[in-house]
Amino acid sequence: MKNAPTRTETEAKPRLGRADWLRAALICLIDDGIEAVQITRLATSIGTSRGSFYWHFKSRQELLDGLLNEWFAVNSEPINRLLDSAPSLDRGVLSFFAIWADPEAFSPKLEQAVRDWARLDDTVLAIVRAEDTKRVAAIAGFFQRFDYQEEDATVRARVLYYAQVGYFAINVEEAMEERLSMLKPYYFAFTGRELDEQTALDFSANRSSFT
Amino acid sequence: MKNAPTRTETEAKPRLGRADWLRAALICLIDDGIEAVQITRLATSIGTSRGSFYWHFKSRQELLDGLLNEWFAVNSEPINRLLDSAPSLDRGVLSFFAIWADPEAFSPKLEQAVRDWARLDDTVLAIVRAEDTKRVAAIAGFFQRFDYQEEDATVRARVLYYAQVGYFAINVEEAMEERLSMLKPYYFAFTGRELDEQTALDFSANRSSFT
DNA sequence: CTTGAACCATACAAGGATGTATGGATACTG
DNA sequence: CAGTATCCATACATCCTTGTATGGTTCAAG
Repeated sequence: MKNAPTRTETEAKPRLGRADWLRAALICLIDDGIEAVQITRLATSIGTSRGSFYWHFKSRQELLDGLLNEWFAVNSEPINRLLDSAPSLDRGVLSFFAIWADPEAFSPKLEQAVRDWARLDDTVLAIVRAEDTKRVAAIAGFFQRFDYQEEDATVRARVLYYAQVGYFAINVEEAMEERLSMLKPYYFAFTGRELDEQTALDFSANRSSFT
Repeated sequence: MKNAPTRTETEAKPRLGRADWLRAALICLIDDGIEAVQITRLATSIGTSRGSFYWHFKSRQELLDGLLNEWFAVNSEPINRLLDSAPSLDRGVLSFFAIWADPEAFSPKLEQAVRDWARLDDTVLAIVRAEDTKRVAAIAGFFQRFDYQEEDATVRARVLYYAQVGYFAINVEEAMEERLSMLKPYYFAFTGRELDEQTALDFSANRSSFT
């Protein structure tokens, strides 16, 4: 249990740890892709030198491995948990919508950056693919719990998930208002069922309560 | 009108032109992303030296501009043309399915590679975005021609297009058989209408006639 | 205060990238 | 055959990257 660093009143530089490098690398990955995650760049971005890096990390590859773990921890957990506990179809689908739009619970940009990365690195690709199929299976199971036939559930799960991934891939900066205004048609397109008016209003008003 | 190169019987090296470099660059872009499009690599891949490159191109950037044009010519044309001339809803949607799966008419991998590229280059991003909105608008117009309300048409256009982009982004090597076997549920999920059994059979049997 | 571990800065080596300079090879043309 | 434009190969300058070596600085404990 290390207590807070007792550093002098004059603002001395706080010492860095792996976490600081990982955070900087994450930002860099999100902004400019995996190729831009370079030690030199990270060092200047957090105001230190490359010598520090090679004390905390064995190599650049070790940092990259850490990045992938970070993604897995941040983005993999919430999705799977969500659908299992959904009490109704609309709650489940709406919470699904909500989580993708909630920067706290999920990072679409990170998701996309990792997906781009996967196209250049086969081990990353394998991990991302496994995660994708896991998610689609979870969504399909969710649909089946609400009286969709197996084949229908599979198809709707794919359409829902792939459409969401497509949003990110296309990189639309779509205004939240516009998307909310079309909530009911979206819901109908994805589920084939009508969304209750009252539920739609509840969702628009207080999205965070759905996650 | 230049006739075929009159080259000696001993296999002399054929001289290269911009097209050869562009072709090699396209393959490289598709396989390993824009960062991998390097003059040295291309030179060895087509069996020549970097000196040749700098005769045909002013700089690497000029090659990259050429690549973007290539994409625009190959992938932009067919999609827009397609939907305008669709005689019925099912023909339009099915031809939409078909073209994405037809390596002759369209290159999903190139599409995806350019999209990845766009995340790193703002000018490319602007062009791809413009193309995306154009395509979505075309699809929405298509739906409206077949009695979908404007809002409904917009939503369905987005879902259809984004789901397709998601397929590519996710990079599934989905077997064609499997996708065809679920044709009717897919059609229903995307359109909200049932696909005629006979049409489904026709499509499965002879996909290319739909493009 | 001294000691040792933790941490950081700097200099260096090696490799790979773009782009330029320049001479040589090849093919058309009169 | 001679001459010229086209095309290619090689060598070089410059820059930027990772990774290592090494010495200095900070902190905590005895």
